[in-house]
Amino acid sequence: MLNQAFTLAHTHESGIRRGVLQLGHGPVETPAFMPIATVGAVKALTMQQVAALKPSIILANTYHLSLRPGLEVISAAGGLHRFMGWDKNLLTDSGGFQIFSLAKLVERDLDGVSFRSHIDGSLVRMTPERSMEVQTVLNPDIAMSFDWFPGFPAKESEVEESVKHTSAWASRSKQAFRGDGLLFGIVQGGMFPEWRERSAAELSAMDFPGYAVGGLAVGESFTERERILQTTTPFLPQHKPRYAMGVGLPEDILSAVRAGIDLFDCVIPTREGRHGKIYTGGMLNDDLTRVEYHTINISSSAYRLDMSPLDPKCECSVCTTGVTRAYTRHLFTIDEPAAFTITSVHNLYFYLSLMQRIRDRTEQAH
RNA sequence: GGGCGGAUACCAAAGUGGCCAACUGGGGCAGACUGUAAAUCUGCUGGCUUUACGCCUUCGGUGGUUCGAAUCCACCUCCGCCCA
Repeated sequence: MLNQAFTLAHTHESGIRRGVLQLGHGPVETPAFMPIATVGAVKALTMQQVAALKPSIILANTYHLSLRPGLEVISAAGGLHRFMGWDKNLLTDSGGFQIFSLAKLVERDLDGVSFRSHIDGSLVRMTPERSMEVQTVLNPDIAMSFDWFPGFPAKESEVEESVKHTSAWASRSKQAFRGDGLLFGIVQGGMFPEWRERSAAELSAMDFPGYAVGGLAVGESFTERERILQTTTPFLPQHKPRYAMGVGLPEDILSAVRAGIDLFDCVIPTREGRHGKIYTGGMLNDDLTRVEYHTINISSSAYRLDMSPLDPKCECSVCTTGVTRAYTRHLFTIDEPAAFTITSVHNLYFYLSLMQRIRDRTEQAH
């Protein structure tokens, strides 16, 4: 396992950290956003289309991939990179959150979780050891420890239980992981700063090469989320990368980056893109406290005759090659899958260039 | 000229005496979506208003039957098919 993978080049007065995370498939300039390829594909895009967007790292999921196609297939391919045809970095989520969010939970005990598959209802057992076994085969550049998300809203007793199990499972995850990449710990603690602090402290003591803040962007307010991040990051090691799982909207990312977060992933650009919501603008104000952007619903008849690009100021491969609002609207109207490709490419470009802008604006002045 | 079938809201299409401002699709409009069971889900879609088990105007047109008509009757208009 790499040890000095993360170089924190500079911390901006805003609190934003500018760094580089060296991984097995190239450097990740941080702050960075990871497009989501849960099932081994960024929905609506080919890997070539993803590659053209130049993300340095994307995310895939242990839970989904272990159910389908299963480890036999990915193992036969020689790991997830080869299976997907992806030569940049990969992060795999551990499955802890998915079991909560989509599987039918059967039993949760100290050892692990039993649940019913969302695909065929079959009984599946997941433990820290099993998650690590799967992730070892997937062999990502970053694997995530198996955590216990308490749900939202969660009572303090549930949060306490979640923090204790998450720490114990993080330790077991670390023991069991055999992959080539880095294994990150995940902080829980609900909306209770004192439990966030305790979770962060316990995980920090385990000396992971990176840390995620989990259990956010699950229904809490912007203010709560900001407060939790601000009270959590001080208890994480300065020189290790920090990842806010599932965050978020552009303003959430800006707020989180100011709280000292380095990595993000979120379904918003792709999912909302497939639902016709297009992100435009994305400029940062002078003191990096606000991101100016708008969204439009492209399937609205307001764009029936609008022959301008999705965002006239955007330089993505869609907006610069003659794709118009009217045409995209038309594709949505007739349920043409190319519509989802167009909006996914555009929205991902929006997110990736927002991160680029944040990085550029926080470069050390010479 | 004769026979038969049809005309319902933006479109398509149910409804054949009261529970009908009218099923359902589509289209339109609005909204949701934050570690993706999500090309998904929700609401609205005649008008008005105190948005209400409220009032008004609607089911090709006119007139009629009836306590009551999108639904029954007469005539008319238009459309389709068939026979001359």
